[in-house]
Amino acid sequence: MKYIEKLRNSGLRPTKQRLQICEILFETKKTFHFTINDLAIKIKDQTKNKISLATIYNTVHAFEKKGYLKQIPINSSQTYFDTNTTEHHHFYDLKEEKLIDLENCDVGPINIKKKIDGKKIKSVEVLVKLGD
Amino acid sequence: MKYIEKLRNSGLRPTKQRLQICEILFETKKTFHFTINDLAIKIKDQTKNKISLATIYNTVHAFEKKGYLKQIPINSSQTYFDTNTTEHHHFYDLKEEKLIDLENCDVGPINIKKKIDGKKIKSVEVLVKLGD
DNA sequence: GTTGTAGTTTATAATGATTCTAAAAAGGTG
DNA sequence: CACCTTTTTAGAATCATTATAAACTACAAC
Repeated sequence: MKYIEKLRNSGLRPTKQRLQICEILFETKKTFHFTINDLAIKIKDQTKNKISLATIYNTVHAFEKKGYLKQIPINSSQTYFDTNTTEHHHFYDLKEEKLIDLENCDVGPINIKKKIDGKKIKSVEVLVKLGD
Repeated sequence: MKYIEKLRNSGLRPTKQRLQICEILFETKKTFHFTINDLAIKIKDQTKNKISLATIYNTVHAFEKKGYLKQIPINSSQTYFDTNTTEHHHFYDLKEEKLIDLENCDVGPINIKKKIDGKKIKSVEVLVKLGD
């Protein structure tokens, strides 16, 4: 199974629970945004198998560390993750508290002119807040 | 005092505690980043007067709502605020967990091509993560 | 100034996301 | 199968933030 490789790459053994998490995260080509709580609910609904929060946190964080998931920088009480790990940006609808993808072509190229000695740019993320 | 106006504009009566908070936040032209906890410590050190956390949270949030402070979108357990409310962007040093200002001229103009019906862009914020 | 009331401050409790823990369960190797 | 390590899990612990309710204060009306 294709998920086993992802898990091993992330330093995780392929267990039943982790494979179920993979199925929800990576089954579809369509990427999406989620919080740990969203994911826990989805798992409970789709698999009838409750997976404990600790396991979900562990697995998601391992994927994030390996680059299979990305955190979305946003001020919210919960952490948002994105299954789309390509460089892209987001609208955040302040009223509905919803994230919307901005494809890379929706934003002109971003040119960071300042450099910090000894440091490399690891990511450039744009958050566009929307009001009415 | 110049702070009284800021407080009244934010819908707050000028009290001793709030004026002390203003003095720390707005005394200097040099802007800075802080968390609520940073601010609480600064207050205790500089004024010898402990102000309760609830008051600090209330005051900071009122200023943020009015636009005298800005939240910095970043994934961290604490919320970061900025006394620089002009449109500008940030480096975030992942190892040292420190924010560094990027002046507007350090980043080329950002052109958001996508539009969402009925929504207005309220802010555009860029976070550049730095690693070694 | 005194008084009244609505707004404030405060310590403390409550909340909620996340992390930790330790015991039970499962993976993987010989 | 037997062993040892990793994993899962429920529940406890942590920590930032928010709510509460009682004591206090600003300030307007008198």
